[in-house]
Amino acid sequence: MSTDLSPSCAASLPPLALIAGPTASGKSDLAVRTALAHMAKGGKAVVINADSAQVYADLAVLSARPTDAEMQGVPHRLFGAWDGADPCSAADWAAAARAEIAAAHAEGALPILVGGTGLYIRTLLDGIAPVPPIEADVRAEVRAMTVEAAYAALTAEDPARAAALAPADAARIARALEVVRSTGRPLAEWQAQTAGGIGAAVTLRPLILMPERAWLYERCDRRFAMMWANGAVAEVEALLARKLDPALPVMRAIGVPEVTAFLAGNATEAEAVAAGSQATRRYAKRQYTWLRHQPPAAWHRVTLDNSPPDSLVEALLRA
RNA sequence: GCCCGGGUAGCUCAGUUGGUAGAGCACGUGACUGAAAAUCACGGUGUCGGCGGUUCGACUCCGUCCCCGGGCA
Repeated sequence: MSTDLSPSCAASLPPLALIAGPTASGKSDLAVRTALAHMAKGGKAVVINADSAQVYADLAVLSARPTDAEMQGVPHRLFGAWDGADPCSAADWAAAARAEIAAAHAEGALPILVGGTGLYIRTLLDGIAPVPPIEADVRAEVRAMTVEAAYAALTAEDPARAAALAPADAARIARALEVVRSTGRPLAEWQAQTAGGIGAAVTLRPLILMPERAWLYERCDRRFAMMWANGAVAEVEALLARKLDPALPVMRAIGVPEVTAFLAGNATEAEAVAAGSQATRRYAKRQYTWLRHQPPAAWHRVTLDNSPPDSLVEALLRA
């Protein structure tokens, strides 16, 4: 980050506004309002997505991607930029975001990062271990294993990492195993360094929205019901017609499994809506935990009992 | 009105010689380095319907009242 820089030096670094918060907290709308306020004063601005589901073109409704009307003419980047067949990793996203931020700076525009995927934002600012791409056959082999088998294999091939993980932590076990098998070096060696972070090269203006829990949960419920009424079922039908690998991120986004169960006759509409709402609330809870503890303590956290007020726009634009 | 059955955690319920209670789901807290809307770890949160009584001690036994479901009128 830019915390150790002198004021004169920090002022010379290009700005990067960041709006983070749990799902349904109103951050996309706040980003647009911030951009419009900046543009009203003669500046340029571009909103850049930092949400791991909104990157997929297939998920316009279920990811609550801003509509053209909601964008109000403000340029938006990395929304629906990935095809559902192409998984977007944290590093993939960070590389794309880096390019978009550089492009914005090149034309004198203020980049406004908005999203709720903490790992993406961390990867962009702090960088990530420079692990080379995993060989395709290694990845396929590892992901085909049961957790038990993968954990046993990891215990043999990278005992230190295995000891640090819960035996049921399928995602991390698979990652550690594919890394050691594909690169010949344990994950810890790679993680001793990070690469690609731009945190020290920008003047960050971070804002974390922390809405009151009951208010947000109410919005989560209302939002999922609205998605259902506004085409979520048709969206999932189209997605299923593509017959993609069910393990792909796009197939696991909140709402996709729930609507799929409804279409398969395994759930009534009421049950599917209830399950989707609940999954949304649980996700929001995990985001609260991340946002409370993972970002630097110096980042501005605001507790809200309502939609984000205009005073936050001013806070984001204050140099 | 009478007769049954039932009131225990947010929900569905378990709880035999009377010793202040426990399961599932829900929910909460936390972790987080390339699938992160992922993955995982931990946690019982309770005037056992109210008020009296018996008892050293009552979710448990007795009385009474209230509420819910079913039946008979």
